[in-house]
Amino acid sequence: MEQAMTDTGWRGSQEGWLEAAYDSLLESGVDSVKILPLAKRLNLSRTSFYWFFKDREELLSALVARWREKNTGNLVKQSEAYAESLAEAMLNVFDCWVNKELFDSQFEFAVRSWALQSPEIQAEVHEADQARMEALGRMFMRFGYDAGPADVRARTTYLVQIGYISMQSKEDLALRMKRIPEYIAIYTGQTPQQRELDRFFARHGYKPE
Amino acid sequence: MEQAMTDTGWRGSQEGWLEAAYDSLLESGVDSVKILPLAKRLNLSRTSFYWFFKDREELLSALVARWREKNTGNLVKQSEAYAESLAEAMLNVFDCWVNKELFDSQFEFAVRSWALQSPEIQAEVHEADQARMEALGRMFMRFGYDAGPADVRARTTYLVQIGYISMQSKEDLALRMKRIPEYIAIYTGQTPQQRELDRFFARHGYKPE
DNA sequence: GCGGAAATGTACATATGTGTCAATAATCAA
DNA sequence: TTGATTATTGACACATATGTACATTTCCGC
Repeated sequence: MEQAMTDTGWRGSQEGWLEAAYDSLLESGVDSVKILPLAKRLNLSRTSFYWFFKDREELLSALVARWREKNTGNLVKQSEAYAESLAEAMLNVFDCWVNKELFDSQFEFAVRSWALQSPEIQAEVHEADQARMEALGRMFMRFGYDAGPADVRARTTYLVQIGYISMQSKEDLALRMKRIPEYIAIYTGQTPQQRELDRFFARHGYKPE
Repeated sequence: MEQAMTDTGWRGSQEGWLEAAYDSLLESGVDSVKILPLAKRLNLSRTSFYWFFKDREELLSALVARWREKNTGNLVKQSEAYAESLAEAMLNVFDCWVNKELFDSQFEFAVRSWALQSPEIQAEVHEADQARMEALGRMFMRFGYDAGPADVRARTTYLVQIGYISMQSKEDLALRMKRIPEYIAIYTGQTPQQRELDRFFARHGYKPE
């Protein structure tokens, strides 16, 4: 088992380089994730990198693993969370769209862009899309939908979100919250209960007017 | 006015370099649009490039102009095309989604990815999004919608398509055609007339079973 | 065929990136 | 404190990219 062991007294660390790589990826895409610039950012010698990673490839793999675990991992988990109604289940999924701890949209966009120039990453993204849509499909089925309609609804739910991410639209929280009941209604065909919405708003620290 | 003047007897040309740049952009992203690799691809000396373009920057600008004119230009034009009903108007827009001559999805994705690492391109993309959604909004308004609802429907129409592009989903034509009446219904709230669909299918060389 | 414009090629100067190696420094545990 | 472990560094060897200067070839009209 790997230990967390932060603050070893050393300046660099796997985590440090990975974090710098993550920042660079989100700011300017994969091609900016170069060892020399990262070293400058960290105020470390470029070559010190090779103590923690075999080469650049290994760093990039670590980056993908991080993305997979965070975004796909949490989305699947949220789609499987306990809920008494479909609307409530959908609100659990929506937690991902408003909480950066659960789903990192910028990271998502950066990885999707990366896929353009790498067949391996393209395959990873495709797998993720499948896994996520299947998870959403199972959610609809848990609430009585047949496989066909469940699949269509899963696709719609997912597609619109990917569209938002791709547009990098920066609506403020209030506007997004206001639109949520509408989206829930479209996706699930059900109006969410007021108490379900209240619970949702509350856990995201939002007070509707 | 620029003349087309193809086949000058010379091996290289503005168009040739631009075309190679376009191919490379679509295959592997902006950072692959380098003069040296393009020269190899064209079997030309690298430096010959500088006869046609001042520098790499100028080549990239030409690429963006091409994207703007093709994708935004045609989408706006299609949204303004004559139609007797909203459903027919929407089908005119859908021409873009199924005809590569009108809207180049791969190009679109490549440019959106490029925006990640360039504020100038990000601004270009944002402008394009605005222009396109406004055009779609005007289309809904032409058929009686008020500004508010027209805007929401324009967004939905556009968002789903951007989502599709970002997923780089490769449904075959038959499947896409089959889903089209459903989408038209969702976006416009109207069922398209059979003759409108027939006209649409016909102009895309598709025969429904 | 000849001269000039259009296009191409060679050589050079420079910048930025990668990865290996051996030398060194900082830390921790016995 | 001392030695093993963990981390850092500069020098080296290479690869790939950009752009400029100047020489050379190719094409077309005359």
